[in-house]
Amino acid sequence: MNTREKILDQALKLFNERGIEYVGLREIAAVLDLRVGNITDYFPTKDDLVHELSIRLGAANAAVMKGAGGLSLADFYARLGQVMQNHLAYRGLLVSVVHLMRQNRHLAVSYKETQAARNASLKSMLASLQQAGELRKLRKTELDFLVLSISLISRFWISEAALSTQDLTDDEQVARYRFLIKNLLAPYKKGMPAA
Amino acid sequence: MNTREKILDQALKLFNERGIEYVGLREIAAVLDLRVGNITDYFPTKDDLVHELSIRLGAANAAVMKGAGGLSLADFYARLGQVMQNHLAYRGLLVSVVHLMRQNRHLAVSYKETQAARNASLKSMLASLQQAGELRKLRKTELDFLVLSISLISRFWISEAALSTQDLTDDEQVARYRFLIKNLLAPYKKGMPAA
DNA sequence: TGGCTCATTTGGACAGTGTCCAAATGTCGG
DNA sequence: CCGACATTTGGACACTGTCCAAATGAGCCA
Repeated sequence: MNTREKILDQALKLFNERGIEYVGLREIAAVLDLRVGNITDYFPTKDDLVHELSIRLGAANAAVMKGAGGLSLADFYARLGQVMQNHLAYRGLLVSVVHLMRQNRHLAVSYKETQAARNASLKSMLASLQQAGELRKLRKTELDFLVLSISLISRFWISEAALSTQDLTDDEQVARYRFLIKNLLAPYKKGMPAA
Repeated sequence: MNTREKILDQALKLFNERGIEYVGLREIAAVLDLRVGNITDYFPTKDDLVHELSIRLGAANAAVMKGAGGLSLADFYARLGQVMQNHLAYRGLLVSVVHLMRQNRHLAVSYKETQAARNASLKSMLASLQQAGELRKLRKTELDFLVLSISLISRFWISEAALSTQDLTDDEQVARYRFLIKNLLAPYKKGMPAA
C-alpha cells in the first residue's frame, strides 16, 4: 500500500471514529509518521482528500445498484442492505454530507449526478418489482413518494442513528433500517388495495 | 432589543444563510459594530450561543405540540406544518444537528430529552387519532414504524432539501414535506385494511 | 456636583486550524 | 560517482474560537 492509499485509509478510519471536522491533517500525518505538508502534497486541500473518499463510496454503491431489471423483493432488500453496509463503512462522510456539499463544489456536483442516477435506478427497480408482481399497481404520486422516502431514509438513517442510538451495534442499526424500509413498502405489496 | 438579543438575532440570521460552521464570531460582531470579546462576554463559547438558540427552537416546538388529545387529522397536519415552519426559522441548527450533538454536551443532553418527549407526544397523538376513528387500528410495530419515520423525516427533511432542492421556495419545500407525511399515513387511514 | 463602585467594552494574546512554499533530503539512471 | 528529478521537511501565513487585563462608561450616594 503506497503513501497515498495509506493516507486515504487512515483518514477514513479517523473520520468515521470522530467526524471529519474534528480530525486535523496533522493528526492523520502523526499516526502515519508523516508531516502535514506531505499530505497536502498528495491532496492539496482537505476537501480533495474527502472528495477522493466520496468517489470511492459512490463507486461502491454504483456497483451494488447496477443491473436493476428483473429482481425479486428479497433481492431488492439485499441490495439496499449492501448500500447500507457501504454507508456504514463511510459513515464519517454521511453524517457530514450537508456540511460537505456547502463547502466543496466539486463534491457537490458529482454528488448530485450520483444522486440523480440513484433515484432513477430506484424508480426503475420499483417499476420492475411492480411488473414482476411483487408490488401492486402504483400510481405516479405513490411511486414518487416511495422514491423520495427511500432516498431520504437511506441518506439520513445513519445520521439519525448517530443522534438517538449510538449504543446499538452496526448490525442492530442495519436491522432498524431494514425494519423501516420493510414497513414502508408493506402497504404496497401485491394483494394490498389501492387507496 | 438589548445587546444579547441583537447578538442572538444576528447570529441566527447568518447561521441560516451560510451555516454555523462558516460564520465566525468576528463577523457577527462586525455586523453589530461590536468586538469579539463582547460576544464571548455574553456567550463564553460559540456553543453557548448555539445552545441558547436551540432552547428557543425547542420551546417553539413544545408550544405547538402541547395538548395532544382529541384532535383531527387536519389538526395533526397543521401542527406538523407549524413545527416545520419553526425548523425553517432555525434551519441553520437543523442542518448541523449531528455536528452539534457531537461537540456540545449540554446541547446533546437537552436535545435528547426534547426528542424523547416529542416522540412520546407523537405516539399519543397517533393513538388519539386512532381512537377518534381517523386512523385504522394499528399494530404495535406499525405504530413504532410511523413514529420513527415521522421523527426521522421531520428531523432531516430540511437537510434533504438543502441537498437536492435549494431552488425551491420555503413554501414549496413545506408542500414537499406535507406530501411525504400525507402519503406515509395514507395506508393507515380508517377503512384501509391491515396487512 | 464630585467621587466611588460596578458593569461593559476594548484590543490583543494564545493555541489551534487548513494552506502554502522554499530548502533539505532521497532516489535512481547514465 | 554524479546529476536530475521526486519526495520530505519545517516553518510561515491567515484564519478560527477562547480568554483576559486594562480602559471606558454608567449609575448611585454623599
